[in-house]
Parts: sequence; structure tokens; C-alpha cells
Amino acid sequence: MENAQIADIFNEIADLLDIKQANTFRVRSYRNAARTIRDLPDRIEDLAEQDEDLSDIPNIGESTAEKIHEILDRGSCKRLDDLRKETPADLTQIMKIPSLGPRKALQFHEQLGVDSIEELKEACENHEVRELEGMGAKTEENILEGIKTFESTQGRALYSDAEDRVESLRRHLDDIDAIDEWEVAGSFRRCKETVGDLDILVRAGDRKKATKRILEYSGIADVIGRGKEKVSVRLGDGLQVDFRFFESGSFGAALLYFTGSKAHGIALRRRAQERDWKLNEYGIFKGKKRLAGKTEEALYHRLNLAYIPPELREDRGEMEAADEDALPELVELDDVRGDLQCHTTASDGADSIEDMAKAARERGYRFLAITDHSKAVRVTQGLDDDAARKHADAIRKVDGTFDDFWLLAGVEVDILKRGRLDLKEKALSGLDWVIASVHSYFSLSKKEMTDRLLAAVKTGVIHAIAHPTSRMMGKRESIAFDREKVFEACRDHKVFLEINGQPDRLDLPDTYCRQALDAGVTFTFGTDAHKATSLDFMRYCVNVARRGWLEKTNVVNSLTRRQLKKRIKRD
DNA sequence: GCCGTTTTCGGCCCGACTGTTTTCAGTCG
Repeated sequence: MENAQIADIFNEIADLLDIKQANTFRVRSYRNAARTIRDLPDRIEDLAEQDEDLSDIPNIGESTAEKIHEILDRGSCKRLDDLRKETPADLTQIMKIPSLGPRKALQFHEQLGVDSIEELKEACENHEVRELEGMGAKTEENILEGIKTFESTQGRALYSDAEDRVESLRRHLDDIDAIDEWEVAGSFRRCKETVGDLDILVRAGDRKKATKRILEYSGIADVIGRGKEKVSVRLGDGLQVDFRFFESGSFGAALLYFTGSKAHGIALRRRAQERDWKLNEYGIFKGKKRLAGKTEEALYHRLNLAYIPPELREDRGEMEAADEDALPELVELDDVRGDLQCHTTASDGADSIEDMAKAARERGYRFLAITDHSKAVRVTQGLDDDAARKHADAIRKVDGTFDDFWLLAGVEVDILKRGRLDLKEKALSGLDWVIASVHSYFSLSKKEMTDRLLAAVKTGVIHAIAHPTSRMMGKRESIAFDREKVFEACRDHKVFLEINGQPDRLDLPDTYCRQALDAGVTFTFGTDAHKATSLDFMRYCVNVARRGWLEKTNVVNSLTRRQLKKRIKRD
């Protein structure tokens, strides 16, 4: 069973307890457990099999550990079964509608006999809801609108899609005179792989005027709310954007607060409390006196912490590291001297070798690896042994025209079902750069997949495993394999792990990245560009790497040509 | 239900907005 499924169960327990009006701290405790499990880099089922004590995990106590074992045994636990008997399980679905929580879900159930979203929709349309205490016509309207949104925007936006919206908003906001300063906070600023909504902080002399101009943005489909402090809108594609106003004296505190993550914020507020201070979105306060607030740097400093970059703010050890001044010096886009995966017209790419090389040089790169597919990927017209050799000759011919740039003759070779490679080792050993990846038989058992990857790693002819989990966000789950074993084998056989920059791949995912880093693995960045402009996906590789705590020295793309040549030379 | 240089009980992050009220509960982030 996957961590996400276990997390869902604990969230459902929390929802059901919430509806029952159980102790709010108990409810919160279940939610904390759910979040922790979801974010855990290890599969909890594996930990259980290895007889690890699950209650050693933060936010998991004796009682939750017991429930986890029960869930792993039979897919559910008694606590959940009992709660479901007492309360219609579909009530928790109602809580997923924006503006509806446990109190209202219970009210609908008790006073209208509503047990599902469908029934709630009917009750609104029949104007039964407005008869309830504390509700009116507007409530019905909002609920119907909320149901529509819920049905159309299940899930979160990819980071790259959110980035497009931010760029579009940037053009509008930069043009508003009444706005002195604005900044995107939230999970977008933390560069999370998906984004639930956009939080934009605004400093404006005349808020009324600024609000009016903000609302003129053409992408707005719906205004959800507007007040003195905040304006919320929904864009045409369903993405919610919250604009919040702050003064300059509290702008840093607001940025810190709304950048999150929630868990990081709570950890910071605890730290403030320990000093008898209060931390909120306006600053750090000792009584009524503000000790800091203007900049994030000042706030961290006041709490006696090194500045923590947004990408690390997940409460995954960054507080302790900042406390000991032991934060990593995160890799930056400027550290990248080249791209180590791209395709050309020789397989499924759109541009020629020359075009890709030109685009790389325009980006200031000193090297680029051309890595077309091997023959097993039929749809891409992949290369066989002979074609790979000829293609390498063609790449080297172009490479010969440069003296300040290295075009690596490479290939993305398929790892076949049992771990053999799709091209002969002799053909591969004549190339500068060989990355290997899984494009078939995604649903092998964990044992079979682990053996498959280990076999490829141990061939001694591959430099890296490309997009190691082969997941496609929103389309395909990760393949199952024993990460510890594979990562250790990569370290021992000097095989790198790729961070693939395709917007829907971002593979390795950040938490696995951290795990591989701890295992001693070195990484490679590859945009997997299938056309010249996609070389710009490199920024997504860097985002993932930063969230995975990687420094420049952990990434071969930061090497000079000479260093790289030496590093990847096969004996 | 979790947690502990505040340690086995008694705490647990904090403020704004909405829709309905006329002082607030519920929801959200």
C-alpha cells in the first residue's frame, strides 16, 4: 500500500471526527499524521516490513502506529470502520467543497437529510438550504458555484502551468501605478511540483485603486471575495488567486507567513513562543512592540536562525540545520554549464543536431549531450546499433566545428524488461554519454523492477539512469522499486541519477532526491528537450534539486568541460 | 492523539473574511 493511500485514510478519520465535533487537537493530530506519511520519502509499508518502530516517526505515536499496521494488514482500521458506521462517509466529500466544513456538513445532514454532494446540489436548487439558520440565498449560490469548481478543478496545477499564469499576471500587475511592490508567495515560491493556488502579496498606497485595477485583469472568471486586506479571484482555468495587502513594515513577515509551508510556519511560531514572543503575518512581537517584520532575513535573524531559502521550508530538518548554521548552499541555475539529455530528429525530436547545439551555445552552455532514443521505443523510431554509431559520427562532426563547446555523442538507451540494455555494450562503449531509462513494463512487481534496475546499473556501461521513477504527473504513477538498494548500487557503481526537467515528470521527485543524496549519489540534470526552446526547462531541474537539498558539487552539470570529460571517462 | 531543557499531564499557531447576524460561528490559509 502506498503512503498516499494511508494518508487518505487518516485524513478521512480526521474529517469524520471533525463532523462528530471531536476534540480539535485530536483531529489536528490525525491530519498531522496524514501529512507526515504523505511526505515521507520511504514507503511506510517497507518500514513496517523491516520491523522499524513506526512511532519513531514524528507525529506518529503508539496509537497511530498500531492503526498503520492494521491498515497494512487489511486495508482499513477499526477506528475508521466505526466512524463510517456512525456517519455517512460521503459527508466528508461535502467538506471538500470550498466554504464548507464539518459544521455545515453536519447541519445539512441533520436538518435536510443530505448525505452527498449530489443531494446537496438538489437542496440548493430547491432553495431548502436558505431556510436553515445562519444561511441565505447567497449561501446557496456560493455552494452551487463551489460544487462546479470542485468538479472541474480536481487536483492541482503543474508548477509550469502556474508559472504561465504568474507571467501573465506579471504583465498586468507591473502596469498598475497604485502598486508599489508585489510578490508571489505560497507553494509557488517554494517551487513545489504542483500548485494549489497563487498567493500574491501586494504593497499599495491606495488599496482601493489597486483593487479596482487588479480586478480589471482579463483572466479573471469570478471574484470570490474582496475586503480591505484581501481580494480572491478564480481564473478561467479554475486556479484561485488570493491578493493580500501589506504595509512595508510587515511585508517580510507576510512573505514568510504566506510562503509557508504551514508546517514550517508552525515550527517558527513555536520558536517565537519559546522566547515569549508572538509571530504572525505582521511581524515578531514582544507584547505590542514589533521586533522585526520588514524582511524575511530580519525575522530569521531575530529567531537566531540562518536564512532558510523557500525551497527548504517544509519542516524536514531545515530548522535544525539553520539553528546549527548547517544549511546546504543550494545549487543555482547559474551553476549549470550544460544539459545532459536532449533529442533530435534522429529519433522523436523536432530540431537537428546543429539547431540544438546552437540553442545550447546561445544559453551560454559549454556542453550538451545529444541522447536520442534506442530502438525499443518504437513510436520514436529509435536507433539500432548501426544507426547509433552513424548518429554518433554525425554528432562528432558537428562537435568538430567548435573549440569552446563539447557536443557529447550520447544515447538514451532502453532498459528492457529483465534489465538488459536495448543496444549492444560494444556500441554503447563507443559513446561519450549513455543514459538508461524505463519506457515499458511499468507495472512489474517491486522485486522484478528492482532487479531490472540493478542489472542495468551493474552493466558498467551506463553513466546515468534517466527519469528514474518514470512517473508522469496526472497520467502515470511511479514504477515500484527498492530505492535504498538502487541508490546504493548507483553510488557503488558510479552511476548518476537524472533530475529530468520535463514539466510533468520532474523525476527524481524532490523527496527521493534527498534520500539519494543521503545515500551518496551524484546527480545529472537533463531537460529531455525535444525541441530547442525546451532547453529552458533547466530551471525546473534546478527547482527540484534545490528542494532536494542539492549543492552545486552534487551535480555533474556544474563541472567544466575538462572536469566532466575526466569524470565520465570509462576505464 | 502527540509530545516533552515546560516531560507522563496539560498544553497544542494565528488572524481575516463571509454571510449572516447585531456580536458571531465557520472556514480558510
